[in-house]
Amino acid sequence: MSFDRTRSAGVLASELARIYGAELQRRLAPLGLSPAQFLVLSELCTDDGQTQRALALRLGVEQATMANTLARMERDLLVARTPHPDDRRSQIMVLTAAARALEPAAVAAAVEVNQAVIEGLPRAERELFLSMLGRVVSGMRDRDDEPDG
Amino acid sequence: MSFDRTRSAGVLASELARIYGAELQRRLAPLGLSPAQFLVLSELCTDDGQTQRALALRLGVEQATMANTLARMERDLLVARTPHPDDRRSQIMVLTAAARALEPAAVAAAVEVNQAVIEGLPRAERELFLSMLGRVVSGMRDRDDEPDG
DNA sequence: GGTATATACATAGCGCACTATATAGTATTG
DNA sequence: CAATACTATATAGTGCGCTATGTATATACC
Repeated sequence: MSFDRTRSAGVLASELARIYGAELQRRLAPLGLSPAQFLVLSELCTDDGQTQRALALRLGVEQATMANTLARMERDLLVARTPHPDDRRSQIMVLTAAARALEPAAVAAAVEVNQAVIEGLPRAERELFLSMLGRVVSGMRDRDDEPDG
Repeated sequence: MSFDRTRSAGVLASELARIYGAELQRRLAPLGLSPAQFLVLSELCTDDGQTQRALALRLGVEQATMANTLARMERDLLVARTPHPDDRRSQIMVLTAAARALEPAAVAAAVEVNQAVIEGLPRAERELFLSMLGRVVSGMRDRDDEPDG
């Protein structure tokens, strides 16, 4: 039996993620932001001064991944590392003024791209689709906790 | 206004793609296959002897991406490059016997992981979800052709 | 207080996506 | 037929995900 890519939730999700990422990148590029950087920016905008570990937990990526993303953001002057007051292993990530100024435009771009995704469906189905995506992701996260598969 | 990751189709699709890929990788690893290699294997199993360009078109990735994936597959003795009969620029990718032998187990693994994804939803919604995902992906592909936005 | 364990971060190496560019061969065309 | 344009592949560089591992600091416990 052969594998039907067009009916594979995983393959379709991967393709959607790829197209979404490309389009978002295209829209964020003029601001000097990448998609992963945007998520960090957005998170720090509502909760500035988090540690690397906290950011990784919040955004659901590994610590090493966050370390690299933050290194690129520091390189691009989007974020500054300041020492943690009472833990010398740790650092606090603080947005630069320049970064903070980018947020409104970046959020607008991201909202537009997400809207474009959803517009592939009739209005009446959109909410249901988001709910289904959310449930499917939760289901897979849970499976990961009890690994008997 | 801030960005709500939990209601972003793009972010949710990215997370689903990530979890799906990780789980598939875990299941394919014992066979010595990666997720991208599996798709090439599966495609060549039904249509062996394609060029790099043809494979890239079929699987919807860039030529450079396919070049690298095929280089890894050649390194791992999954595929052999043979000269194209009437175009000396081109090569024909042919599965090794070892690779072909892996297909049934690999397809079984991929089907299981896709089933696991879908099982986050009640049976009655599963078909609708796949259809919606497909439509959303098509919609984004089309947008890409007529780039006015 | 000193060892053992935990935690925070950095780094190396890999997969796989992308763009941009180089190189070789084919096709077209003036 | 020579110059031009197109096509097939390769390579370099980047982003961003992962695992595995090293180093420094903190905490816990005997």
